[in-house]
Amino acid sequence: MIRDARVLQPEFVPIDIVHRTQEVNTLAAALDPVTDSQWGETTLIHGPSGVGKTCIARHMTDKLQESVLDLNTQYVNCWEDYSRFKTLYRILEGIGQTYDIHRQSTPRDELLERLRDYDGPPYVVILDEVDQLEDKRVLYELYRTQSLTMILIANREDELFEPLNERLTSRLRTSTRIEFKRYSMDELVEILRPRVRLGLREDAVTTDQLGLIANAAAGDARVGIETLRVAARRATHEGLDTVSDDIIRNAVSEAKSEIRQRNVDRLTDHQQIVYEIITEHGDIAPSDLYAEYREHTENPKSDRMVRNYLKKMERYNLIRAEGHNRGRTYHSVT
DNA sequence: CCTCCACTGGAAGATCGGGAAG
DNA sequence: CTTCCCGATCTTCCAGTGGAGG
Repeated sequence: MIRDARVLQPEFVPIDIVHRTQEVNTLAAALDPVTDSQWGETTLIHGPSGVGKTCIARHMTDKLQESVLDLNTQYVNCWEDYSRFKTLYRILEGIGQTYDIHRQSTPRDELLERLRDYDGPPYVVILDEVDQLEDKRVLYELYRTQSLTMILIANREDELFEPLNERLTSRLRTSTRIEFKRYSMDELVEILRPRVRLGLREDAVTTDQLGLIANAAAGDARVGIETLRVAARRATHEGLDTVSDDIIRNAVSEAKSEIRQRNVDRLTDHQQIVYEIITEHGDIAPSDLYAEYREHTENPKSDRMVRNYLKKMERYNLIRAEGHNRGRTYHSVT
Protein backbone atom coordinates (compact mmCIF):
# COMPACT_ATOMS: atom_id res chain seq x y z
CA MET A 1 0.00 0.00 0.00
CA ILE A 2 2.88 2.40 0.74
CA ARG A 3 4.48 3.57 -2.50
CA ASP A 4 6.83 6.29 -1.30
CA ALA A 5 7.35 6.58 2.43
CA ARG A 6 9.45 9.72 2.10
CA VAL A 7 6.35 11.75 1.33
CA LEU A 8 5.05 11.02 4.81
CA GLN A 9 8.25 11.97 6.63
CA PRO A 10 8.01 15.16 8.67
CA GLU A 11 10.91 16.82 6.84
CA PHE A 12 9.55 16.20 3.34
CA VAL A 13 9.20 19.41 1.35
CA PRO A 14 6.51 19.24 -1.33
CA ILE A 15 7.14 20.76 -4.75
CA ASP A 16 3.74 22.37 -4.91
CA ILE A 17 2.69 24.52 -2.01
CA VAL A 18 -1.02 24.80 -1.37
CA HIS A 19 -2.78 27.55 0.55
CA ARG A 20 0.18 29.78 1.28
CA THR A 21 0.38 31.87 -1.88
CA GLN A 22 0.42 35.21 -0.12
CA GLU A 23 3.09 34.10 2.34
CA VAL A 24 5.23 32.60 -0.41
CA ASN A 25 5.05 35.83 -2.42
CA THR A 26 6.05 37.99 0.53
CA LEU A 27 9.01 35.77 1.29
CA ALA A 28 10.00 35.68 -2.37
CA ALA A 29 9.99 39.47 -2.50
CA ALA A 30 12.21 39.71 0.57
CA LEU A 31 14.67 37.26 -0.92
CA ASP A 32 14.55 38.69 -4.43
CA PRO A 33 17.79 40.74 -4.20
CA VAL A 34 19.63 37.46 -3.79
CA THR A 35 18.91 36.59 -7.43
CA ASP A 36 20.92 39.68 -8.30
CA SER A 37 23.91 38.90 -6.07
CA GLN A 38 22.65 41.37 -3.48
CA TRP A 39 21.72 40.79 0.16
CA GLY A 40 18.14 39.90 0.83
CA GLU A 41 16.09 41.29 3.65
CA THR A 42 15.96 39.56 7.03
CA THR A 43 12.55 37.98 7.36
CA LEU A 44 10.71 36.85 10.45
CA ILE A 45 8.19 34.05 10.06
CA HIS A 46 5.97 33.28 13.02
CA GLY A 47 2.91 31.23 13.89
CA PRO A 48 1.92 28.05 15.77
CA SER A 49 3.45 24.66 15.04
CA GLY A 50 2.47 22.63 12.01
CA VAL A 51 1.35 25.53 9.82
CA GLY A 52 4.05 25.25 7.18
CA LYS A 53 6.65 27.77 8.37
CA THR A 54 9.65 25.50 7.99
CA CYS A 55 8.22 23.85 4.92
CA ILE A 56 7.81 27.09 3.03
CA ALA A 57 11.17 28.52 4.05
CA ARG A 58 12.88 25.37 2.80
CA HIS A 59 10.76 25.32 -0.31
CA MET A 60 11.88 28.88 -1.12
CA THR A 61 15.57 28.19 -0.59
CA ASP A 62 15.30 25.03 -2.69
CA LYS A 63 13.75 27.05 -5.50
CA LEU A 64 16.44 29.71 -5.26
CA GLN A 65 19.12 27.04 -5.43
CA GLU A 66 17.63 25.90 -8.71
CA SER A 67 17.41 29.31 -10.32
CA VAL A 68 20.42 31.18 -8.97
CA LEU A 69 23.86 30.02 -10.00
CA ASP A 70 25.92 31.47 -7.19
CA LEU A 71 24.14 30.97 -3.93
CA ASN A 72 24.73 29.29 -0.60
CA THR A 73 21.92 28.21 1.69
CA GLN A 74 21.83 26.52 5.04
CA TYR A 75 19.16 25.29 7.40
CA VAL A 76 19.83 25.55 11.14
CA ASN A 77 17.49 24.18 13.76
CA CYS A 78 18.16 26.24 16.87
CA TRP A 79 16.29 23.73 19.00
CA GLU A 80 18.99 21.18 18.30
CA ASP A 81 21.86 23.65 18.01
CA TYR A 82 20.77 25.87 20.84
CA SER A 83 24.17 27.13 21.96
CA ARG A 84 25.98 30.04 20.38
CA PHE A 85 28.85 27.82 19.33
CA LYS A 86 26.68 25.19 17.63
CA THR A 87 24.62 27.76 15.79
CA LEU A 88 27.65 29.57 14.44
CA TYR A 89 29.29 26.27 13.59
CA ARG A 90 26.27 25.16 11.56
CA ILE A 91 26.21 28.44 9.67
CA LEU A 92 29.89 28.16 8.83
CA GLU A 93 29.26 24.59 7.73
CA GLY A 94 27.02 25.93 4.99
CA ILE A 95 29.95 27.73 3.40
CA GLY A 96 32.52 25.01 4.03
CA GLN A 97 34.48 26.94 6.60
CA THR A 98 34.58 24.35 9.36
CA TYR A 99 37.31 22.03 8.13
CA ASP A 100 39.79 23.21 10.77
CA ILE A 101 37.52 24.27 13.60
CA HIS A 102 37.96 22.34 16.78
CA ARG A 103 36.35 23.70 19.83
CA GLN A 104 39.53 23.52 21.91
CA SER A 105 42.14 25.05 19.66
CA THR A 106 40.01 27.67 17.96
CA PRO A 107 40.04 31.07 19.65
CA ARG A 108 36.72 32.03 21.13
CA ASP A 109 35.53 34.45 18.50
CA GLU A 110 37.14 32.90 15.48
CA LEU A 111 33.77 31.59 14.28
CA LEU A 112 32.06 34.95 14.13
CA GLU A 113 35.10 36.58 12.56
CA ARG A 114 35.14 34.01 9.81
CA LEU A 115 31.52 34.72 9.11
CA ARG A 116 32.19 38.45 8.97
CA ASP A 117 35.08 37.89 6.58
CA TYR A 118 32.90 35.89 4.23
CA ASP A 119 32.74 37.54 0.82
CA GLY A 120 31.37 34.78 -1.38
CA PRO A 121 28.01 34.63 -3.16
CA PRO A 122 24.80 35.55 -1.30
CA TYR A 123 24.18 33.31 1.68
CA VAL A 124 20.65 32.57 2.84
CA VAL A 125 20.37 31.03 6.29
CA ILE A 126 17.18 29.65 7.79
CA LEU A 127 17.22 29.84 11.58
CA ASP A 128 14.36 27.61 12.67
CA GLU A 129 12.95 27.57 16.21
CA VAL A 130 14.96 30.70 16.80
CA ASP A 131 13.11 31.40 20.06
CA GLN A 132 14.85 28.33 21.50
CA LEU A 133 18.27 29.91 21.29
CA GLU A 134 19.96 29.90 24.68
CA ASP A 135 21.76 33.18 24.18
CA LYS A 136 19.80 35.47 21.88
CA ARG A 137 22.70 37.90 21.64
CA VAL A 138 24.07 35.75 18.85
CA LEU A 139 21.12 37.00 16.77
CA TYR A 140 22.35 40.52 17.14
CA GLU A 141 25.84 39.48 16.14
CA LEU A 142 24.48 37.70 13.11
CA TYR A 143 22.27 40.61 12.19
CA ARG A 144 25.33 42.83 12.01
CA THR A 145 27.06 40.29 9.80
CA GLN A 146 26.02 41.96 6.58
CA SER A 147 26.87 39.06 4.33
CA LEU A 148 23.96 37.01 5.67
CA THR A 149 20.36 36.92 4.52
CA MET A 150 18.39 35.42 7.37
CA ILE A 151 15.00 33.80 7.55
CA LEU A 152 14.06 33.61 11.22
CA ILE A 153 11.32 31.20 12.25
CA ALA A 154 9.62 31.38 15.64
CA ASN A 155 6.51 30.01 17.26
CA ARG A 156 5.58 33.08 19.21
CA GLU A 157 6.77 36.48 18.19
CA ASP A 158 6.45 38.10 21.61
CA GLU A 159 8.51 35.39 23.30
CA LEU A 160 11.28 35.97 20.81
CA PHE A 161 11.32 39.74 21.20
CA GLU A 162 11.05 39.79 24.96
CA PRO A 163 14.69 38.98 25.81
CA LEU A 164 16.18 40.91 22.90
CA ASN A 165 17.68 44.34 23.23
CA GLU A 166 15.80 47.30 21.86
CA ARG A 167 17.89 47.95 18.82
CA LEU A 168 17.45 44.48 17.42
CA THR A 169 13.79 44.39 18.35
CA SER A 170 13.03 47.58 16.50
CA ARG A 171 14.97 46.41 13.48
CA LEU A 172 13.15 43.11 13.41
CA ARG A 173 9.80 44.79 13.87
CA THR A 174 10.37 46.87 10.79
CA SER A 175 11.77 44.04 8.69
CA THR A 176 9.54 41.71 6.72
CA ARG A 177 7.29 39.77 9.04
CA ILE A 178 5.04 36.97 7.92
CA GLU A 179 2.40 35.52 10.17
CA PHE A 180 1.19 32.02 9.48
CA LYS A 181 -2.31 31.19 10.67
CA ARG A 182 -3.67 27.80 11.52
CA TYR A 183 -4.98 25.71 8.66
CA SER A 184 -8.71 25.21 8.43
CA MET A 185 -9.99 21.66 8.23
CA ASP A 186 -10.56 21.89 4.48
CA GLU A 187 -7.07 23.26 3.90
CA LEU A 188 -5.56 20.47 5.93
CA VAL A 189 -7.46 17.88 3.91
CA GLU A 190 -6.02 19.39 0.74
CA ILE A 191 -2.53 19.24 2.19
CA LEU A 192 -2.96 15.59 3.10
CA ARG A 193 -4.53 14.55 -0.22
CA PRO A 194 -1.42 14.93 -2.40
CA ARG A 195 0.57 13.03 0.20
CA VAL A 196 -1.81 10.13 -0.19
CA ARG A 197 -1.58 10.37 -3.96
CA LEU A 198 2.23 10.44 -3.98
CA GLY A 199 2.97 8.22 -1.02
CA LEU A 200 0.21 5.64 -0.92
CA ARG A 201 -2.27 3.95 -3.20
CA GLU A 202 -4.62 6.47 -4.72
CA ASP A 203 -7.69 4.98 -3.03
CA ALA A 204 -6.01 3.98 0.20
CA VAL A 205 -7.66 6.74 2.20
CA THR A 206 -11.04 8.34 1.47
CA THR A 207 -11.74 12.06 1.66
CA ASP A 208 -14.00 11.49 4.64
CA GLN A 209 -11.16 9.75 6.40
CA LEU A 210 -8.80 12.64 5.65
CA GLY A 211 -11.43 14.84 7.28
CA LEU A 212 -11.30 12.60 10.33
CA ILE A 213 -7.54 13.03 10.51
CA ALA A 214 -7.68 16.76 9.87
CA ASN A 215 -10.25 17.16 12.59
CA ALA A 216 -8.11 15.35 15.13
CA ALA A 217 -5.02 17.31 14.12
CA ALA A 218 -6.75 20.64 14.87
CA GLY A 219 -4.99 22.65 12.18
CA ASP A 220 -1.57 21.15 12.84
CA ALA A 221 -0.25 19.64 9.61
CA ARG A 222 2.60 17.91 11.39
CA VAL A 223 0.22 15.93 13.55
CA GLY A 224 -1.98 15.26 10.52
CA ILE A 225 0.86 13.87 8.43
CA GLU A 226 2.22 11.83 11.33
CA THR A 227 -1.25 10.35 11.85
CA LEU A 228 -1.46 9.47 8.18
CA ARG A 229 1.92 7.80 8.37
CA VAL A 230 1.03 5.75 11.45
CA ALA A 231 -2.29 4.72 9.88
CA ALA A 232 -0.63 3.63 6.64
CA ARG A 233 1.96 1.63 8.51
CA ARG A 234 -0.66 -0.08 10.64
CA ALA A 235 -2.78 -0.97 7.62
CA THR A 236 0.25 -2.43 5.88
CA HIS A 237 1.05 -4.55 8.92
CA GLU A 238 -2.45 -5.91 8.89
CA GLY A 239 -2.16 -6.69 5.21
CA LEU A 240 -4.90 -4.29 4.16
CA ASP A 241 -5.11 -2.40 0.86
CA THR A 242 -6.98 0.51 2.34
CA VAL A 243 -7.07 2.24 5.70
CA SER A 244 -10.10 1.63 7.89
CA ASP A 245 -11.81 4.17 10.15
CA ASP A 246 -10.80 2.10 13.16
CA ILE A 247 -7.15 2.31 12.25
CA ILE A 248 -7.38 6.07 11.89
CA ARG A 249 -8.99 6.51 15.28
CA ASN A 250 -6.19 4.54 16.91
CA ALA A 251 -3.52 6.25 14.85
CA VAL A 252 -4.43 9.68 16.23
CA SER A 253 -3.37 8.88 19.78
CA GLU A 254 -0.52 6.67 18.63
CA ALA A 255 0.89 9.49 16.51
CA LYS A 256 0.80 11.84 19.46
CA SER A 257 2.45 9.38 21.83
CA GLU A 258 5.13 8.63 19.25
CA ILE A 259 5.99 12.31 19.04
CA ARG A 260 6.15 12.37 22.83
CA GLN A 261 8.26 9.22 23.10
CA ARG A 262 10.80 10.64 20.67
CA ASN A 263 11.28 13.58 23.01
CA VAL A 264 11.49 11.40 26.13
CA ASP A 265 14.26 9.37 24.48
CA ARG A 266 16.29 12.51 24.03
CA LEU A 267 16.35 13.18 27.78
CA THR A 268 19.30 12.16 29.96
CA ASP A 269 18.91 9.51 32.69
CA HIS A 270 18.42 12.08 35.42
CA GLN A 271 15.92 14.00 33.34
CA GLN A 272 13.97 10.80 32.69
CA ILE A 273 13.80 10.06 36.41
CA VAL A 274 12.31 13.49 37.03
CA TYR A 275 9.88 12.97 34.16
CA GLU A 276 8.77 9.58 35.50
CA ILE A 277 8.11 11.02 38.94
CA ILE A 278 5.90 13.69 37.41
CA THR A 279 4.03 11.17 35.25
CA GLU A 280 3.37 8.92 38.24
CA HIS A 281 1.98 11.72 40.38
CA GLY A 282 0.03 13.46 37.67
CA ASP A 283 0.40 16.65 39.67
CA ILE A 284 3.26 17.47 42.03
CA ALA A 285 4.64 20.45 43.98
CA PRO A 286 8.27 21.44 43.40
CA SER A 287 9.59 20.55 46.86
CA ASP A 288 7.90 17.12 46.84
CA LEU A 289 9.28 16.53 43.38
CA TYR A 290 12.81 17.33 44.39
CA ALA A 291 12.60 15.27 47.61
CA GLU A 292 11.41 12.24 45.67
CA TYR A 293 14.05 12.75 43.03
CA ARG A 294 16.73 12.66 45.73
CA GLU A 295 15.36 9.38 47.03
CA HIS A 296 15.39 7.79 43.60
CA THR A 297 18.98 8.71 42.74
CA GLU A 298 22.44 7.67 43.83
CA ASN A 299 24.14 10.98 43.13
CA PRO A 300 21.38 13.54 42.79
CA LYS A 301 22.03 16.80 40.98
CA SER A 302 21.32 20.08 42.71
CA ASP A 303 17.81 21.46 42.92
CA ARG A 304 18.87 24.27 40.62
CA MET A 305 19.83 21.73 38.00
CA VAL A 306 16.49 19.97 38.33
CA ARG A 307 14.85 23.31 37.61
CA ASN A 308 16.86 23.46 34.40
CA TYR A 309 15.62 19.97 33.54
CA LEU A 310 12.06 21.06 34.14
CA LYS A 311 12.46 24.02 31.82
CA LYS A 312 13.85 21.75 29.15
CA MET A 313 10.98 19.30 29.46
CA GLU A 314 8.56 22.18 29.22
CA ARG A 315 10.18 23.18 25.93
CA TYR A 316 9.87 19.62 24.73
CA ASN A 317 6.17 19.82 25.49
CA LEU A 318 6.45 16.89 27.89
CA ILE A 319 5.37 18.65 31.05
CA ARG A 320 3.55 21.78 31.97
CA ALA A 321 3.97 24.13 34.92
CA GLU A 322 0.87 25.57 36.49
CA GLY A 323 0.75 28.58 38.79
CA HIS A 324 3.47 30.88 40.07
CA ASN A 325 5.80 30.86 43.04
CA ARG A 326 4.36 28.92 45.94
CA GLY A 327 1.31 27.86 44.00
CA ARG A 328 3.24 26.04 41.31
CA THR A 329 2.72 22.42 40.39
CA TYR A 330 4.05 20.32 37.54
CA HIS A 331 2.13 17.79 35.54
CA SER A 332 2.83 15.78 32.45
CA VAL A 333 1.20 16.53 29.13
CA THR A 334 -1.17 13.78 28.07
C1' DC B 1 -5.53 43.72 54.23
C1' DC B 2 -0.24 42.37 55.08
C1' DT B 3 3.64 39.30 55.78
C1' DC B 4 6.29 35.46 54.86
C1' DC B 5 8.75 32.27 52.50
C1' DA B 6 8.62 28.60 48.69
C1' DC B 7 9.82 29.04 44.37
C1' DT B 8 12.01 30.91 40.13
C1' DG B 9 15.74 31.92 37.26
C1' DG B 10 20.01 35.05 36.46
C1' DA B 11 24.97 35.32 37.32
C1' DA B 12 29.39 33.65 38.27
C1' DG B 13 32.47 30.31 38.94
C1' DA B 14 33.82 25.15 39.39
C1' DT B 15 34.18 20.75 37.20
C1' DC B 16 34.13 17.39 33.51
C1' DG B 17 35.47 15.32 29.18
C1' DG B 18 38.13 15.50 25.22
C1' DG B 19 41.21 16.86 21.58
C1' DA B 20 45.55 19.46 20.36
C1' DA B 21 50.02 21.09 21.38
C1' DG B 22 54.27 20.61 23.66
C1' DC C 1 53.01 11.53 28.99
C1' DT C 2 51.37 16.54 30.72
C1' DT C 3 49.44 20.97 29.95
C1' DC C 4 46.17 23.91 28.07
C1' DC C 5 41.83 25.40 26.37
C1' DC C 6 37.33 24.72 24.84
C1' DG C 7 32.08 23.91 25.33
C1' DA C 8 28.86 21.72 28.23
C1' DT C 9 27.21 20.73 32.52
C1' DC C 10 26.63 21.56 37.11
C1' DT C 11 26.86 24.03 41.73
C1' DT C 12 26.54 27.97 44.64
C1' DC C 13 24.65 32.16 45.75
C1' DC C 14 21.04 35.24 45.71
C1' DA C 15 17.50 38.93 44.34
C1' DG C 16 12.92 39.16 43.05
C1' DT C 17 8.18 37.60 43.17
C1' DG C 18 3.49 36.64 44.24
C1' DG C 19 0.30 33.11 46.35
C1' DA C 20 -0.83 30.98 50.95
C1' DG C 21 -2.20 31.85 55.21
C1' DG C 22 -2.69 34.58 58.85
